[in-house]
Amino acid sequence: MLNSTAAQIAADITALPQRTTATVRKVRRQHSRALRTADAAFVIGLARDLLARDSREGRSGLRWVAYELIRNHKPAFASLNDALLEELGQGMHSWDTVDDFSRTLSGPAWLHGMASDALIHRWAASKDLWWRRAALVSTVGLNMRSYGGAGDTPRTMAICEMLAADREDMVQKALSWALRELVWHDPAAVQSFLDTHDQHLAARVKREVRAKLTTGLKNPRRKPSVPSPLGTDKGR
DNA sequence: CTCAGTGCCCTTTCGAGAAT
DNA sequence: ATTCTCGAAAGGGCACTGAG
Repeated sequence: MLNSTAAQIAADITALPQRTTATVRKVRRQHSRALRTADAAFVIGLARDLLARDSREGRSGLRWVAYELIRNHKPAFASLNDALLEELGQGMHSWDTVDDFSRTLSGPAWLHGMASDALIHRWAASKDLWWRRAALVSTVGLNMRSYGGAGDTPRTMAICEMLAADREDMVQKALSWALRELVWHDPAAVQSFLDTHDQHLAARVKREVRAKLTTGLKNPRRKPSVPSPLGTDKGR
């Protein structure tokens, strides 16, 4: 039963005339609807099946769909815990697989109390850069309004502190993201972090976070699109 | 030559409002 | 209550600059 559901989802996606975020998500929505009455264990099992297929066939689309199916099934999402989250994240190998996992599952799970602080801290200390990035992106879930995040300075800062001096580009970008998301709730704490870690932070992090603090944007436009009296902009 | 730092590009997502 | 719409802003990538 499980296998056939996973096979059906994979087939539906393969059959799409063109595979885009929108078209794949539409397929996912249809299956979420059909799974409304399924129990948590079934949906988790289905996700496992999809993840196995994904790594076997190298199709990251299925990984993403697996995560979204759990996120959009209340009992399945509520059944998440440390061990399950870590299992579901196995095999993350790129920025997008990490972001799918962290923004869809681990961040929201942390926010709602199904993931422990210890778990996220363990990820932040991992030798694997993708798990370190997952720890940072998970804090985005604590602070993003659309996820119900009300702002969590202590838990966000704890992870940022651990990775302030990380040299991996993918980790630095995520650190920048985590800090900028907290700016909405606690700009003073973010500014203080920049001051404290000025010597160790990557230039990119400093620049983007400083820009966010002062202009509200990560990459402020060179000129606030003033109608350009003399055609000076438009450079490459 | 190498590499940190920067500016800007392309695609997707956010977020608020309108429409159903 | 959803779903749709659309401008703004997010994501990472990459070419370019210049210091060493």
